[in-house]
Amino acid sequence: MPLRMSTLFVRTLREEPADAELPGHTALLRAGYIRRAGTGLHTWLPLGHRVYRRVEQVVREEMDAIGAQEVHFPALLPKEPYQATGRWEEYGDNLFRLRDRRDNDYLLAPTHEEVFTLLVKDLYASYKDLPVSLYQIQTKYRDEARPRAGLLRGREFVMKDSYSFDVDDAGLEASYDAHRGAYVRIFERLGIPFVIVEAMSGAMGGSRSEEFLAPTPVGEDTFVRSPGGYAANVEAVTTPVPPALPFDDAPAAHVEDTPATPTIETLVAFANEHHPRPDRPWRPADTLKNVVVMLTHPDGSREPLVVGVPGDRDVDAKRLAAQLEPAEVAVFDDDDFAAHPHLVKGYLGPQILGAASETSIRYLVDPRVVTGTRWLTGANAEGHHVFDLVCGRDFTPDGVIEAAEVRDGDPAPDGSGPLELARGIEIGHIFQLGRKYAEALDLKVLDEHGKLVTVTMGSYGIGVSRIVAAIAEACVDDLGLCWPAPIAPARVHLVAAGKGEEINDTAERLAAELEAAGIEVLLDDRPRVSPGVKFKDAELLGMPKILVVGKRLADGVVEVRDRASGEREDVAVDAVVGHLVADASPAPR
RNA sequence: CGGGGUGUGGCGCAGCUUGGUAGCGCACCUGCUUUGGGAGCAGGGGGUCGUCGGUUCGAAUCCGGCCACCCCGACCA
Repeated sequence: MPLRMSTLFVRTLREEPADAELPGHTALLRAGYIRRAGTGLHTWLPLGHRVYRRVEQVVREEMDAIGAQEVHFPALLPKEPYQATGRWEEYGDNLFRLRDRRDNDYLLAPTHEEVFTLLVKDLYASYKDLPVSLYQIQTKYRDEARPRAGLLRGREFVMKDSYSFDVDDAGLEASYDAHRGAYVRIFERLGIPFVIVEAMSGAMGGSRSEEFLAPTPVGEDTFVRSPGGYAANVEAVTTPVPPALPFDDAPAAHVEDTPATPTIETLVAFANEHHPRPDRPWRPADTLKNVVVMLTHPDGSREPLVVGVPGDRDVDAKRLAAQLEPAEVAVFDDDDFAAHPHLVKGYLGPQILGAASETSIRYLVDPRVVTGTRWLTGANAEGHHVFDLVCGRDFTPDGVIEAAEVRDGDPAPDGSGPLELARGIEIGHIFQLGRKYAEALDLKVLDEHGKLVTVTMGSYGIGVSRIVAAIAEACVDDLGLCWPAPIAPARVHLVAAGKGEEINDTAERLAAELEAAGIEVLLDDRPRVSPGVKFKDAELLGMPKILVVGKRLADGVVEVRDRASGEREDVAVDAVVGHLVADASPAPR
C-alpha cells in the first residue's frame, strides 16, 4: 500500500520555524519529519520515524552479521555501577540524576559500559564463553550545558552501543576489526559520505580508537587529513618531534629588562628594537609561551600546571583538555595567581617550574621544544625576559603534551604530507577499552590453566538519531531534503498533477503497480490541491524520484524527475514502472 | 557558567515608546471560481498576550520577581 498524502500525518510549513538551527534541521522541521518538544528534545513524526527506523534496521542487520547479539537495558539505572567506576562523579553535570520515592539515586544512562560489563560478569566465568559481543539500540540521556544543532546534540538521542569481551589482546583486536568492518558497511549502505580518523579514547579510557565522521562545514568536530592518507581528529593529532640540536656554542642565558611586554606581540616588538638578532628579526616562534591552568582531579584535588608552547601558537583548549582527562581544566584566575606569587602573569618562565624545582609545579611542553632548542621566554619577574634559554641545559620539562593548536599545512606525523583541516559530524566511534571497566567491576574468567584473567573489552557506538540528522545536513538543498534511496521514506513520490479522473486513476494504478514491483510509493492524491503546491512539497520531502502524472498523460507520457540532480525525462506511461524498477536495481557490472 | 536577545491563536510576525479590552500573513473550516510551480473572491473558527505580583478607574503595553526559549562563548556522542 502506498503512503498517501491525503491521510499522512504531516503538515509542511511554508516558513522557517524561528528556532530552526541548521539547514538540514530546518528542512526536517518544515517537511514535517520532526517536531521540537523542548530544548534538545524532538518528536519523530511518521515520515521521520520511517527514516529513523530504516537507519536502525541497517545498523541492526550489520551488527547481527558479525555475530553481535542484541539486548536491551533500562535507560533508567541505579547509581551503584557508575559509582564503582567513578563515573557517577566524573560525568558531572552532564549526567541526568534523579531520585525515587525512597530517596535512592538513579541516573538516565548516558552510555552503558558498566551494566554490560556486569551482565557478562553475572553470566560468564570461563574463557570458553568468550569472545562475545553484545549490543543494544537505546535512548541515551545527557544533560548538555547547551543542546544545539537540532538533532545533532540533543539531551535525548538514540545510540547503538556494543561491547566486545575477549580473554586476550589478539581477541580484542579481532573484535575491533570486525566492528570496524561492520561500520564501514553500515555507512556505505546508508549512502552517507564518511571518513575514518584516529581519535582520542576520551572519557572512556582505553587505547586504540577511531572515529567515523561525516564531513560537512556544520560539523562540530575538527579533523585533519593529509594527501598521503593520514586522518585524525584534531584532538588526536601528534606532532612530529624534531631532532635534538647541539648547544655547545650557545651563549649563556641572560636576563634583560623588557618593560611592558606581557604578550608575545609586545615582547617580539621590544626584542627587535632593543636586542636585535644578528641573523634575522625575532619572530613569535622564537619565544616560549608558558600558559598556566588549574587542574581539578576526579578526587577533587587541585593542581596548577604550566604548558609551554612556541609563541606563534595558541594552546588549543580542546586538545589540552583531551590530554589531561579525566582532570578538569580551568583558566588560572586572579585568585589563583594571588595564591601562587611565584607565577608572574605575562612573564612566566621554566626556570622555576618542574616537579624537581622550588615550586614543584608540573611543566609540560610542546613536542617541538626539544633538547638544544633556544628560547626567549619569561624571567618570572614583571618586565623581565630571559634570552638564549636552552632546553636541556637551562631547564628540563617534566614531559611533553599535545596542546598547541594544529594548523593547516602542519606536517602529518607519519610524513604523508601537509595537513588540511576540515569539519565533520561524529557518526560512529570505536575503541579498545582494554581492562579499565573489567578491572573496576572485577570481570574475570578462568583461562585454560584454571587461572583468573581479567577480560579485555571494546566499545563501539553509532549515533542512530544523529545519522538521520547528518544525512539531512549532507543532502539538503535550497528546495528541501533529498534522501539516499536506502533510507528514504519511499523511493518514488508520485504526484497526481491536475484534475480529471484519468489522471487520478492512472496515478492510483501506477502506485499499485510500483508497490507490487517492490517500489515504495508516496502518493500525493490530495484532491483540490494545486500542482504547484504538490511539486513544492515533493521537493521539500525529498524522495529520490518524483513521478508526475499530469497534463501530458493525454499523449501517453508521464514525467520522471531525479530529486538530487533535477533531471527530468518523459517516459511512456506503459513503460514507467519498468523504468523505475530498473533504476532501483543495482547497476549491472 | 559568562555575554546578548526573545516570549502575543498551530507557524511566522506587528502592536508596547505615548495604557482604553488584540491585529496581519501562512495554515485550518464553508461556498463559488481556479488547476504544471506554494491560486482568487466571500464568509468563518481559534489567543487567560510565558508566569506571579505591583502601579492604575483601566495593563499585551509601565515597574519588580520568577520561568522558558534562542544566539555567541566556555563545556560535550
